[in-house]
Amino acid sequence: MDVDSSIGYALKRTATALRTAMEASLRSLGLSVPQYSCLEILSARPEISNADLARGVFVTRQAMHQLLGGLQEAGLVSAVGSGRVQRYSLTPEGQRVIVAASAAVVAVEERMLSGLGAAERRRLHDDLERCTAALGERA
Amino acid sequence: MDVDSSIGYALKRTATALRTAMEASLRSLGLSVPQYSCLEILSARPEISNADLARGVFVTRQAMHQLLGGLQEAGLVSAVGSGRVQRYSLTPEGQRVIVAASAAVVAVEERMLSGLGAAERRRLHDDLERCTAALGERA
DNA sequence: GGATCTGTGTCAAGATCTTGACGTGAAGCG
DNA sequence: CGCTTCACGTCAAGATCTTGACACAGATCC
Repeated sequence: MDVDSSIGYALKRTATALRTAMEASLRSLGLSVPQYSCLEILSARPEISNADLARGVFVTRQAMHQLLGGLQEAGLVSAVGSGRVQRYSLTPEGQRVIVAASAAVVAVEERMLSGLGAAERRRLHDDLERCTAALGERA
Repeated sequence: MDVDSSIGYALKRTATALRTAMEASLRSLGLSVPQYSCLEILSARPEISNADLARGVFVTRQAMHQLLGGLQEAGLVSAVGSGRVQRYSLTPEGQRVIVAASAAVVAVEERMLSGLGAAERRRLHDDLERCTAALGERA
């Protein structure tokens, strides 16, 4: 097995490079990558539950619980406890932060894709989705 | 920022799905994904140092040190301490295990790529490499 | 209505990885 | 040669995430 020709290894390398670049870009805003992901999803889908949030960020419910605690303490997220399941939303401060963070991340993604045209980007996105779908089906 | 149209998010989803599938496939062999990665690189490049190994697996030297400790205890890896820097290689048992593990991982990758032809695979691999290279250049 | 089952929030424990720092060798340069 | 610089191995500490477990709410079915 040649490790350089493996697509799986290339995938890991790209994902690691992207994460590293995101960390560097978000550091000035005082956010970690999981924290940013959490805010981004919260921005797209307000009033969301802890468990749904955890699935979107690809962590366990427990990890998301800790993450939300930190974000609440920072005043970026507020909880609406109307029942047993608490639903979370961005505070005005959180909305302000996610706008800046999202712009920073978009810039990083743009740098990553700078060598690809619009059609190539669509193609890459489609290929990745096909790979994800193929892995989802139980063999 | 629509999270579904983001290539970065698609990348993370695919990488997570691949890792999960690899974990499931390697479980029967008693290996974790980092352990497998370590053995795979060790198989391709014997007599390698701890630090070089760490870079290949995308972890810190300290984490790799712990990892190697476990693999040595399992009898899969042996250390040749000819100087200050120790160099590591697979034991016969380790070679036997990596053959089986590599086959299992290749099968997972094949399932992931089952919807893509040979040309499409080359194209995807090339796109990923271009993305990694673009992120490597300091803005 | 009562029973079963799935999904959720939460607690505790443990494993894994990282950051930070130190001492030590090996190479590059005056 | 002596000095600097850099990379490596290693120790200690801390943060982060996971596994395992429990009680409870809501849905489904009889």
